[in-house]
Amino acid sequence: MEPFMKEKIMKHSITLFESKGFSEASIRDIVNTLGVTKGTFYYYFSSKEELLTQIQLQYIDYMLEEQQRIIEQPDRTWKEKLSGIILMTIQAIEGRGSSARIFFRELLHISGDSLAAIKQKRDRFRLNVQSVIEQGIESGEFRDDLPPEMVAFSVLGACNWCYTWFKKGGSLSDTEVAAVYTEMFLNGINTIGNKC
Amino acid sequence: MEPFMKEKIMKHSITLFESKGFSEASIRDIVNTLGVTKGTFYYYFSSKEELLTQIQLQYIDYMLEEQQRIIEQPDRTWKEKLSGIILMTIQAIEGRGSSARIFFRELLHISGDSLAAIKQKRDRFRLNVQSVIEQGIESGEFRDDLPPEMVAFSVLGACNWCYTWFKKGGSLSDTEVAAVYTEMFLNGINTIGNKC
Amino acid sequence: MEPFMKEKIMKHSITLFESKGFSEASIRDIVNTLGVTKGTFYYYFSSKEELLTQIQLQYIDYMLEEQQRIIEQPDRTWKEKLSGIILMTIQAIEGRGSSARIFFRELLHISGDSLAAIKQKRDRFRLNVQSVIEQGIESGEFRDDLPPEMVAFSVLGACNWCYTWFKKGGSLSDTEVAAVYTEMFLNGINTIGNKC
Amino acid sequence: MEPFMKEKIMKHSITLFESKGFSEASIRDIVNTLGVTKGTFYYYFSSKEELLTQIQLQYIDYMLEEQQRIIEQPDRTWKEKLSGIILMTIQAIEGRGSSARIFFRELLHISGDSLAAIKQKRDRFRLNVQSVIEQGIESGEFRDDLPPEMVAFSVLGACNWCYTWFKKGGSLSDTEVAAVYTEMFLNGINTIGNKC
DNA sequence: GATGAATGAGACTTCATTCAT
DNA sequence: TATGAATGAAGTCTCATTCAT
Repeated sequence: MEPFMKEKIMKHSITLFESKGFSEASIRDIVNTLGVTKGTFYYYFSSKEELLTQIQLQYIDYMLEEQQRIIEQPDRTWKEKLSGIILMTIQAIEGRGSSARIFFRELLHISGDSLAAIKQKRDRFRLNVQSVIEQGIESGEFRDDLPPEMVAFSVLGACNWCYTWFKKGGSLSDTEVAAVYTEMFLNGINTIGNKC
Repeated sequence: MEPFMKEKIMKHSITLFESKGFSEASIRDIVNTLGVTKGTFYYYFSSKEELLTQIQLQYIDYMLEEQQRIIEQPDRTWKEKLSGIILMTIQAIEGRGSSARIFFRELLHISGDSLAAIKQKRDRFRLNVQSVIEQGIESGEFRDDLPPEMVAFSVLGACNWCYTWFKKGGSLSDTEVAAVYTEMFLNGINTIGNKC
Repeated sequence: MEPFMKEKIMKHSITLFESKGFSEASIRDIVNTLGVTKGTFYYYFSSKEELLTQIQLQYIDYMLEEQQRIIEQPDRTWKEKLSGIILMTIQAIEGRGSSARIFFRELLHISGDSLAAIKQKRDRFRLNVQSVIEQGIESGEFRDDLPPEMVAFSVLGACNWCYTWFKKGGSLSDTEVAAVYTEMFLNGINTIGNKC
Repeated sequence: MEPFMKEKIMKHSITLFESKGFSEASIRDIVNTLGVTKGTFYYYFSSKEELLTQIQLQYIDYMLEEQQRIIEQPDRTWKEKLSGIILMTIQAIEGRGSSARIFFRELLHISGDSLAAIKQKRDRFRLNVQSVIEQGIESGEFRDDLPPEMVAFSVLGACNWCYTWFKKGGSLSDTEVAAVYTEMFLNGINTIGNKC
């Protein structure tokens, strides 16, 4: 009957999981919101965990795709690519905040093969950043005295942390935040005189 | 008979909440581990939420105290104070990792006045960092073209994020990570030539 | 499978609530008797209080219907109508004793809107009696020197009190009790000589 | 320390049992109100049921004493004695309403010998009324065509029922209510013309 | 595609009570 | 006299899930 029931369920679940948390949001909550019955839910998803898995996969797959697009851009410096990833990450938090929050918070409730798959993709996203750093070092754009792994962790940490405070429609736009973050990571907060 | 039953309950709960998550760890889990009964639990805590509240308060109160100690140190530059806070934050994740993880993950399960109180303390911690940045700018140690609020968010984000990956006894010590993070935030990852 | 599960639950609950009291009868007691699970109970009733509410509503609705039927009878004197209500009340205690006892004893455990609704119906039942008295006074059948409100309370009190002692199958039938009560209320217990 | 602790516990329990019901009022409620601990409670009462028993005994013993005083009055007609008992019953509901309500509502929670003892006293109170009726019949004051048992039940029913609606400080005083009830039971509600 | 009825395990919590001190 | 710590049973209720239709 409803052609996009599955999408509707996912969409409403994302809202619910964000506001109440995965464990506290019940299947009943989900289906009540939609005016359908639990049977309908189980027609589309084999379990609550599977729903969460799909939400997480949808998010990380999107992130990986966007990241790939940026990295593959020809004629861009590594600096520009890093900057592009920072912007994209914060834009995702602005545009898909609910999914992002679920992604960062609710990994604990996934188990087995799904967990392994998601962890692998998360790692891939991070290692891609690390790879950009490494290639930037090789090309001479970035300092070679900072461990790339650490740099990647710190850049991603700062960006991802935005999910805890960034509010769409607040006083700062995603672009502005990304610009400040990029400048800070590239040149530091020291006054110029202090550096050379 | 047992003089420190309350402390024992808190300690074991922290372990359990970290590994299973707050919602999935049951009162039964907690008391079984300790060999006492549920009644004992409710003698010391009026609810599961209250236990979580106390865990969070214990953590943030510790963090605020440590932070205060650092900020109040005389004869230190703002740079040193910022660096001290970065180190302290990562050390807390190393030494009190379970509490830290609960602190960052399980805010959603606290409500009402407790929530307000904890949020206020979280904010205070962040605003203290921001204040260090601002005073460093005034003293000329830090650049004045980056918004202090943003800098504080980004530094704290990077440090806090360590809770997701930092493993005690891993290949990197807390001191090493803190040193790299500090260097990166102060001077950026650009090669020197790019800056001057 | 079972087509009348809800009715079965209500029926057995009435028996249990009567014998053990509402608070002492547990959901477990109810479902064990029926050989179903607690889940089944909560599929039909959202709470124990709601079950009690429905039991009370079923009783008072029945009473109001019967009362209405009596009051609406044409060609009956007010005396006959009052007598009819007395008989009906005692018959209800004989025929639906368990419900009646629950109705009189367990109002305390209902709250909120349900309580208001039930109280309103209880009042309506009493005010209907009062109205019969008032109309009997106007028609000259009843004395006009006794406050109708008080008469209604006293008649209903005497009848309702039967729930504390009347036993079906005892030495006195409901009809006999009703006849005595009616005679007493109409003519008093004074010897005739005393009156005129 | 506190010389009248036991009395204080009883007094507060009566208030609590009236408003929340016996089952719903917990020992904790009782001792919290008084600022003492559960241990104190169990120093004075061996169980919650024993407390209820004592409350009920206190009430029925008082009622029996008052009744005895009335019955033993010399130079009074049976009519006057019946009228005295009616007044006394309603006065007890006015002056000791909480105890009365507990007395009528919470018999179910007493068991064993205490239950037997209380039931016997309740019966004695009723049989004393019945005896007044019987002696009034013998003396020619009351009609001999109404079964005394039934008359006693009905008079007591009407009076006791006042516990469900009589409010101290309402529009009617206990004396007024008693006067109306007495008149009604003695002479009925029929108009005079209807009787002779 | 979707429903309604039922399950059964387990959740948090409260309670009357005990007992050493 | 009174307390504080602990018990253990039981309470109400929610939940993810199943399955015949």
